[in-house]
Amino acid sequence: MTKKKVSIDDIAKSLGVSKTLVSLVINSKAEKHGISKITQKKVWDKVEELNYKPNMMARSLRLGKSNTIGLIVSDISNPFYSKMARQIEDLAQKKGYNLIICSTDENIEKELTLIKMLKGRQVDGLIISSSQKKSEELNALLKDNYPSVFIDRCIPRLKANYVTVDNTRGAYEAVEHLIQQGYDKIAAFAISPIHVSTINDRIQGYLRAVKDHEKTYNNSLLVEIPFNNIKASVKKEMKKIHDAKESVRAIFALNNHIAIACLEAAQEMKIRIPDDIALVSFDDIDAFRLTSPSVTAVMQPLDEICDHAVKILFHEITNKTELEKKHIVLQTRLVIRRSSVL
Amino acid sequence: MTKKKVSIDDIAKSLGVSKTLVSLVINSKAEKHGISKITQKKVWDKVEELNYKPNMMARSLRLGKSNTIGLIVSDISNPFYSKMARQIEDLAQKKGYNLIICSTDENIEKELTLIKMLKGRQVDGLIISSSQKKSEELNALLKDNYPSVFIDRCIPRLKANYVTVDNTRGAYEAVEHLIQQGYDKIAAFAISPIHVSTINDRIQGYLRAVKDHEKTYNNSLLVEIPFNNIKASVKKEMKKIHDAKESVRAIFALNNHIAIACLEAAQEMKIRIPDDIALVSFDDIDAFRLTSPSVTAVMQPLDEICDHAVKILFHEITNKTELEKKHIVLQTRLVIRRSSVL
DNA sequence: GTGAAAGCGCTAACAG
DNA sequence: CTGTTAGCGCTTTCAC
Repeated sequence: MTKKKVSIDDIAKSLGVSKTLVSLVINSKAEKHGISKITQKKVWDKVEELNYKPNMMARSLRLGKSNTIGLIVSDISNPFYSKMARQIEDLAQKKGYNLIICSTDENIEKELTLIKMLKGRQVDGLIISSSQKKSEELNALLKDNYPSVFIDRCIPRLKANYVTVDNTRGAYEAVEHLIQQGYDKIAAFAISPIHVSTINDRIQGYLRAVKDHEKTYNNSLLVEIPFNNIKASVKKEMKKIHDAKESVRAIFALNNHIAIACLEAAQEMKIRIPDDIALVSFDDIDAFRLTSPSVTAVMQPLDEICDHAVKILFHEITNKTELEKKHIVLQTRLVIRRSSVL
Repeated sequence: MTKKKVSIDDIAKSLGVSKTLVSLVINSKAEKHGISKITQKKVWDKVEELNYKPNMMARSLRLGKSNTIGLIVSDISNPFYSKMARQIEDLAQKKGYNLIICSTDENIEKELTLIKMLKGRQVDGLIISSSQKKSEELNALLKDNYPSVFIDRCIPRLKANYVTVDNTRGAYEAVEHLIQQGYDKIAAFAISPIHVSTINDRIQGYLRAVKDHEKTYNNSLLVEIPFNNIKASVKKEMKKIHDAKESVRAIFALNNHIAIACLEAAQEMKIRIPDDIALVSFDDIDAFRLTSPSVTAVMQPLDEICDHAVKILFHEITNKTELEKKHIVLQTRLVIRRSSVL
């Protein structure tokens, strides 16, 4: 049978003192109020004896803060995000905060619903890797100056804190690397929804690199892979490239899922990487060191991203005044491995 | 400037009705109380207009349930657990629950602290992959019949719900597979803390398989890799095996981290897998399909584990009476890939 | 059909 | 040094 929970009142009653007193002791405000050591000890002993744990829900309601922050990403099982989650968890923990993690599956509506839900739950702040196309709803949801910081992706015209990487430049460097390896026609495999800023920026970087180095470009080189059918369509596209016996000999995968699909497709179709086709990916994940071949990838400074995001968020949480929105852009680093070097 | 939050009272006041009425409408209990359609509409319109969102914290306090469940694992960035987390998140979401995720780093004390913290936060239930050695503290913490289910690992003498896999048998099959491939001396790389039931059971499975098939065994074949120094010690151990030119030609890695370290070490030291040394791992992760070579691994039915765990947990949450503890043991499946087949 | 009032467990003025 | 009281925002019994 579930025992009734013990409350601060139980402690107070059984000690013949007031709730206030107990509350003060428990919250280490006893000294400040000059409560006698002996009374303090009595309280603590009783707390121990009855195994009392303050009800944080009640405390939160009273204090108007939940010591919880919400983390919204497209999919927490994506290693890129789970690594982030862990980092953020640790940083939050240090400040006495916990994390409610939610996955959106890139679903715009779901994301909006989740934000509302988390606000309803009174989370003190939000860290969001958003899939929104437009800023209207988000601006509306956050117009009450709700502490929040957007990571990874930017939303046009959204007035918010951002911590992102220079996706354009990261992509530029990746493509430039392929060019330096002697490749001319380079295909880019983008992932839908293509409106996502990271993807869009990477495409821009790709285009600019190709243009700057006066390499061949035509529309067929930029293919869009639907995110709910990655495997099959990557395979189809690779086959197309391979069969065409065209001069397309290198692929720039715009995220880790695509690169993995390329690897799998290549394996199935006996296409050799990098011998037949070279491969470079955005997003460095652990697995890329171990795959066959290991994959050249644009690494994002995960820890730094999280550090900044958490710092900004807590700053907003603590200083509830209207603060200037920050936009931090970090640099990526190209990690060269076997998939792009003959 | 942060706007004051709008409460149920604001709705009531501005409509000239009582909080009760508003509450009833909002919680879809209007029909039951025969509240006129027209009043209902007025309420909903006002809710819309003021953009009112009920304060879940207050509701939870009143109702004595938070609609939150706590998930405790050793490290949420481990793909094994992040996949689980995602699955559990989805199942919980369907029931209107959210997840607070916490990582313990296998730290016994931290785990205990986290459980207390989550109880203090009034989470309605707990799903735990525990690192405890003994059951005393856990039994004490859960003696109030707190809804909870333990996954992945068992704690001796802990009276609790469990959902686990048959680790002994999984390991047995993995080792038997190596034996069938013609290997005699098979090393097992266990990970500390070795008291964890999963690891212990896998060791038992390993030992039994070796014994049943009358293969060579001596203590040096069972090595313990400290979990905070996996990479270096795996490398050392592999070197030892390789240098010894002994007949040890196969390694059974007791979890995915170890297997990955083996792969990396092999790569660095130019040891060929499976040619020089064969490798089989427990825990199948996505990366194992793509590594070089692909890794033979014991797959756990993740989705099933989560389904059972969530179902049991919600059953306990709903029926607060003392229920018989359940222990579900699921079967693993050996996925044979290149790392163990010449 | 609707409202008044109590109370979930806690903290913080304010009093003495 | 300690206690009284009000109230965070909500649900629910009971009354009209």
